[in-house]
Amino acid sequence: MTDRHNSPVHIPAFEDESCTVALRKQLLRKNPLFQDIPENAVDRVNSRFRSVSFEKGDYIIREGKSAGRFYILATGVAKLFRTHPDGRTTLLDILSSGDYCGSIADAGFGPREYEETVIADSNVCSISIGSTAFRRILEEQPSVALRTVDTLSSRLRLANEMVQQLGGSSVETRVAFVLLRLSKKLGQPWEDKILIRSPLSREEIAAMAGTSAESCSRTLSDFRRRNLVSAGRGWVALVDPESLENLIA
Amino acid sequence: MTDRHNSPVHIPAFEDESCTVALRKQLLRKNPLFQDIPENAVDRVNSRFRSVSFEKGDYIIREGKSAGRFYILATGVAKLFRTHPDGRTTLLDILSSGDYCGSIADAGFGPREYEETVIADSNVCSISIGSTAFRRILEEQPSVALRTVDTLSSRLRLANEMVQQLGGSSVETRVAFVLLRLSKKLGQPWEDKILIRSPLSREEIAAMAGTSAESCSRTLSDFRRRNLVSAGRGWVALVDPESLENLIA
DNA sequence: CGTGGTCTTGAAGCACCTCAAGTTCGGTGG
DNA sequence: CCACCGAACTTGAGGTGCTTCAAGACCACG
Repeated sequence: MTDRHNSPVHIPAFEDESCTVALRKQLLRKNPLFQDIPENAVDRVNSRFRSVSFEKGDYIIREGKSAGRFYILATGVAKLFRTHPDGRTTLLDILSSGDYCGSIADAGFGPREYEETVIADSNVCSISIGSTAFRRILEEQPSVALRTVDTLSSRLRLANEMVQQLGGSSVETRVAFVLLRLSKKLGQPWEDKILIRSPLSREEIAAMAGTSAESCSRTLSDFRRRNLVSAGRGWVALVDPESLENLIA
Repeated sequence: MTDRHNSPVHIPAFEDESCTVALRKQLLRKNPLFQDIPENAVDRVNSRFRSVSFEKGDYIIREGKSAGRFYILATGVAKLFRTHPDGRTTLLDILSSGDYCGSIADAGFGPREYEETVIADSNVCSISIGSTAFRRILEEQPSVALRTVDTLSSRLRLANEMVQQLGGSSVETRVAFVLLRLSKKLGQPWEDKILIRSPLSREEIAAMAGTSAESCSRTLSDFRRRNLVSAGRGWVALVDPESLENLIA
């Protein structure tokens, strides 16, 4: 029994905002990385980026391809994942506006090839810059470097949390954890619930929680019975985040 | 059957080198973070750090305690882990000379409390600095900031790899992965093998691989039968790293 | 309306965990 | 140097949570 009569399917996950120059600059100024540099510095930084658009399904970066560019998403969502040698995939994160991906490390330091894949999950506008050029910005603008360090630290913390969850918890806990994490990042109020603003199949949740699509479905059904979530085809909304939080702790 | 008659137990895991001033400076100069700054800058940086020693078993940082310091290990090894609410622990990494831990993020940005625990696993000498002071260094020395970004990126990559392993692999694969990872970091040639230079109980390997001590023991026994590793009480050495690598891929 | 893909649910099998007993080893004190 | 003790490790057996396989239901699309 899905919550079929009031499905949010038709709420557009992300409008196709075009990537105007104005939007682009506004994006940069809003981005944590560039929060505390002067206006004219934003302009200077802005001029070194170039815009890139992707259609839903396009590869933004691709495991094994030679690395060297750095992307900041402007609009849309994208999936960041790694592929197992046997073809299975682990979904590491869902990126949205303001998030970035790609390599910062120079050719020479760090791997020469991307180790993750990023695919546009809607139409995506992004800005992009070569790693070397980005490093030059970091050198010239220490505060940007500091922010970069902060952001990386926070991502690392998140990854460590994930390691902890995957290493020592039940499927139920892991699914709850993933839902909460996504809702914090992509949540949008909707009918007293928090709708996760991204197309989200069971398969995908499973890939994030390190389980199978079937187990994931069973868990969601159970959550629904307990009135913790609402979910349908391709979407999930949290009804009772607090109780979910308790499942983890 | 452990390899009992030629155990490396008496090879001291880490000599109690004292943390002399000379050693300390040498350590800084060798550290990736400070690799490309001039000699006199190293001195200036050095003067802002202070030395701290820990006995085996001491807490270096502790989950829940108010954050604000940054540590670089000089000598010894330490365990970095997170504690589940139910008391179980997940070993995230084993730190050795040159590794660091603690918080870089300012009070104000990032969490105010450490989210991980670090315990000295031998006598440990470290140098330490307040987060704010460290950030000042990052501002003044852009190349240090760049190096910090690189190191964090690389740690993040490692964490993501771990997420992938924990999310989608068998216990055998995960144990192999952990052993390889540790050997790359703490390996020391010994009798044609690679000895992992750290006291390493089954329990600990299990905590890193996200499994139980018993399963870990079984896996190691199996590896021993296949002549992939040697292992005894508190130590493991890799006999055939290449084959282990194949288990993962 | 069909049609195809997503989701749900059941049932069987397996990998792993837990519990429990036995064994080995390193250290300690006689 | 030897005997003993406790802790770490090993191994077995049973239970279970999860995956896998398979069938059916649902829903968004044409």
